[in-house]
Amino acid sequence: MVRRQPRAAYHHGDLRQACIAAGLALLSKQGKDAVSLREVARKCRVSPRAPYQHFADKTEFFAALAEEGFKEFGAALAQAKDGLVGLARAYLDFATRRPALMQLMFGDDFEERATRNPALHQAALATFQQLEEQVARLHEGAGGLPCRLLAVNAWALVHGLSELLRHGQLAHVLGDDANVSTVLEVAVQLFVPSRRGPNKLRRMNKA
Amino acid sequence: MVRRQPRAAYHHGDLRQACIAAGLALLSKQGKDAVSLREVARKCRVSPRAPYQHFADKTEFFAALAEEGFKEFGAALAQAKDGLVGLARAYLDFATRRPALMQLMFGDDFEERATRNPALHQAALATFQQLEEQVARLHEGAGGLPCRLLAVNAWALVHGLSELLRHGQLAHVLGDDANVSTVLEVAVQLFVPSRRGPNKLRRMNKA
DNA sequence: TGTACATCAGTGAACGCGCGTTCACTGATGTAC
DNA sequence: TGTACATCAGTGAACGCGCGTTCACTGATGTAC
Repeated sequence: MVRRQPRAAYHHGDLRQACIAAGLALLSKQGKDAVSLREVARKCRVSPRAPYQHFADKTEFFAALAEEGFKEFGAALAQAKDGLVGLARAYLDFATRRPALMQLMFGDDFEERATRNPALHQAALATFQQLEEQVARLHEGAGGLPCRLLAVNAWALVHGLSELLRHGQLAHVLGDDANVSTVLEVAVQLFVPSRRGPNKLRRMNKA
Repeated sequence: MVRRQPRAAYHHGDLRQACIAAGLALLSKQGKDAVSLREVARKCRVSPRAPYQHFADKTEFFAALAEEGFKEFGAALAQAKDGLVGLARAYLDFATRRPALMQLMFGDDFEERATRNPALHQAALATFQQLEEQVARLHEGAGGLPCRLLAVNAWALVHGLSELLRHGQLAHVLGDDANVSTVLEVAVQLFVPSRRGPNKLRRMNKA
């Protein structure tokens, strides 16, 4: 007889998900280098061999973590409101809350993983498209600079900001008054098609 | 009698520099994880114990690599011409040529290292100040947005660009026609205080 | 100038560690008849 | 309904590896007198 549903796991419950959860937790608490299949197995109270039932090797496990990361990231961005600022804020927020995960997602092996895993490819594109959409909205009927190029710049800006923030370089340069909100306000101004009209920040600057 | 000059090394010549050179080479060719003190010793044709004569431990060695990296980075930026575009180009160029070094310099342990090593602290500040200067020049007498905040944004933009470039995400999103020069031209436009006058890119866009 | 001594950059074997991965296996679950 | 069999998620010991680091040492260089 054909199985009606994905078979319930026999012993553990769902070791695959448990491994991923344990991996994400390790990543958050102790960083990428602390994530080993052995440690993951330990956290799941399972023998060192067990995870290999679900992941061919460590690379495949890391790919699974990255994929899960992109899912959560996508969800976080999708919930963002208030247009470009909101999106940027959500991006920075995620990067601040899950630095090591961000490193894994956008880090060294992205290219290799993305070419092998269509889900990752898609996730990265989706992230970008959300940004492009918001940038396009700002430029509705304004006929300014090419939208796609602007979106790339917006992405680079918010991504760079999150990296500099994550490693403490921003704080280093701005001193104690590093105020991300203010930086972001300026950033968004850059992408407004015309900066002619009066606005809060110019007034701030004159004062 | 007091020594007149730093004593010439006895056996090797200058093992400390040799280690640093070997470390940088390993970093370039095989990435951060391939850099071990043992491998460095091997490359220098020296026993595994030898590097410990010059570096207390691996952390100290990595700090030395990062410091050397910032020296070269600073020199590369200092040679840049053509204002903001040139500076950005030099930044991206360095990041493209020395990706793993960049990762070490701006990566995970920057904060810890910078608080312990004033040279690193200084180097990071100097990088930023060059950017701030160029941004200020663009805004000479224009009284636009606050200069320091603009410079932070410029830094984030170029840094983010270099990261996305380095990991292949830009190519991923832009497809084969990923043209960094074009992206940079747009980027610089963003920082020009008034975008009213006609310029090449707007014409490009209309065509 | 010669000799005893101090310094110090190096040697090479060894330690203990955690890792990725594999081997041969067990025991619970599901299936065919 | 019962029984023989197949499947498959797990066990736990073991393999070989490269690593950071330490130990006790050697031999070249420089210094004091």
